[in-house]
Amino acid sequence: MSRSNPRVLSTLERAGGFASAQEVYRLMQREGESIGLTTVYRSLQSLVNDKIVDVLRRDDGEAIYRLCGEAHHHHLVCKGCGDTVEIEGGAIEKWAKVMAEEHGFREVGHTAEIFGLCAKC
Amino acid sequence: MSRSNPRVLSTLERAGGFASAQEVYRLMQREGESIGLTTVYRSLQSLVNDKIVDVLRRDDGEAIYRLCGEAHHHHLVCKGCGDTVEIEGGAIEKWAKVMAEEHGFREVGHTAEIFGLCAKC
DNA sequence: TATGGAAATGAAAATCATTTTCATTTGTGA
DNA sequence: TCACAAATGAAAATGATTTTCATTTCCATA
Repeated sequence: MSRSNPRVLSTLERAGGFASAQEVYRLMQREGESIGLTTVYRSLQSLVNDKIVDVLRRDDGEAIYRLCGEAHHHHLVCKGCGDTVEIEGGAIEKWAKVMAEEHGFREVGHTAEIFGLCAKC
Repeated sequence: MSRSNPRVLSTLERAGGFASAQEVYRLMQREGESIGLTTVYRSLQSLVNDKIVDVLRRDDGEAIYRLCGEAHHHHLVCKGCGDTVEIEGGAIEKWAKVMAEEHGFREVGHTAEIFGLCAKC
């Protein structure tokens, strides 16, 4: 088993602590880093094993990696123009926590997103 | 746009109301039903559009389809065994509404899901 | 009943993320 | 310097899902 390439973690951090393997790869390419896609995947997997990052799934099934413990936010996305606003989700954190406890769940995370038409559209 | 093939829905029901497209297809094959994989995918998608079934994701990213009541609800999913609990999300509804108003968004919808390890895992 | 077009169907090809294979390179301790 | 384990990455394999496109089934109407 291989260990994580440190440049992968640093790129994930620079990406806002939230990106897919493909995105990390493209980002590194764009920045002139020489690395193979395989290594990106292996590094991310290793970071997940070491519990340094978390894996979630996009709606389309693509895996997205997130730094553990990173304060996360939610999104308000416009269906018309695709504009995205980062919003605060304190209410959600509380809701997730309460619901999890109520059903005996541990180590919980959550996803939440709001979509609609923005003022311009 | 195509409408759902009724045999797909009936197979999904027989599968316990919870299966992937590939599983529904294999099940129908095994039972001697003549149907194409494409039609299974199309039917499931159409059922999702009509809000007759729900889509979730397995840990490996495969989409799983699940019969669903009409009441809007959210899910608490176990990362270990895939067990799913339907939960109430009044707090989310309110949050989504407030956030949308605050940013001038209209016609808003939202998604929210909680995942963790259930008591058994 | 015949007919024309719309909807449904499915085989095969295309797509895309992810994993595997395998040969090569790099790093390290003896 | 040598030998060997770990790391790397290109290319092929995998597997779910989508797209393409030619064919078939429906159905309303002439």
